Amino acid sequence: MRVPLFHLEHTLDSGQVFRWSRSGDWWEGVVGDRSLRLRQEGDELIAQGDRDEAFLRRYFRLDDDLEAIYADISRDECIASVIDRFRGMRLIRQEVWECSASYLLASYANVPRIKKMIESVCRTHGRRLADGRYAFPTPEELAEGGDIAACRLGYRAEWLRCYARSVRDGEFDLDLLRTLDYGEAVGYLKTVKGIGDKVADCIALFSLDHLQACPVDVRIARAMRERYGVSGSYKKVSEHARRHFGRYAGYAQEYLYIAEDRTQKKIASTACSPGTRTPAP
DNA sequence: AACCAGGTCTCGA
DNA sequence: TCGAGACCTGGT
Repeated sequence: MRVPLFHLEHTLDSGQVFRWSRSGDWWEGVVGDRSLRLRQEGDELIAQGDRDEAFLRRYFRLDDDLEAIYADISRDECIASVIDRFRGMRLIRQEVWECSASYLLASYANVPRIKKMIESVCRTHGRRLADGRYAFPTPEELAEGGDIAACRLGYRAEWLRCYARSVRDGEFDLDLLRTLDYGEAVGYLKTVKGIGDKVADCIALFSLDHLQACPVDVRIARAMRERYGVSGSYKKVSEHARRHFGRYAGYAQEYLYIAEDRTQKKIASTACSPGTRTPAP
């Protein structure tokens, strides 16, 4: 299918989603209960497996006018240059249950570990798909069966089980959540044990279309401190970013995130490369 | 082998 | 409302 301005690799490798991995030229992943293989050639997006174009357009937010968003958030040289480096990266529109349950697990863990935890949860609780992969478990599946201890979630296990049960029992209402505005949604989400400021913002941004949400993790905090001279509480930094970048602050946040991520990876690989010497004893 | 990780909770001021 | 400390576990 033809796509507008879009960069599949930047998009899937931006830490928004945890069930995708690259295999040669292809990206393979499971979204809900869809198993997908994707490859991009220029403005052609090639799909194997579940080839639902309407789904892909919605999932990758191909309806967003990226150029208009860039024009809106490019309020300083710094963000402009980062956008230029990662042009085509889009926010991903995730389903609320999967997104919220995933980010509940994401706290205080690095991306490789988050991926492992989620795969483990899917393998032990999710439906087995035709190709041998596993669907993301429903609230019901997660609330009841499955060996959650085997998933090595640490203290997150109780949060997840508890959240799944309250969703299953209708005590936490995802349909209601979808009707709330940004501030209300964040407040409602934070009534869940394990969902605080940052995770609530991730859910609002990645699954509720609240593009003004600006999750602040350690990288965004670092970027805001080093590039904009802003530091302090979560509220202070997040609100400053929202004021500065405007109604698409969430997009700006994601560009800063991917830039920080690549910078850190580069530093790490440099530090370990042959040629760096360990100090003599 | 330390340090860190897409943070949250609890508690005291 | 804010800051400080604890926290499962595993990646790097």
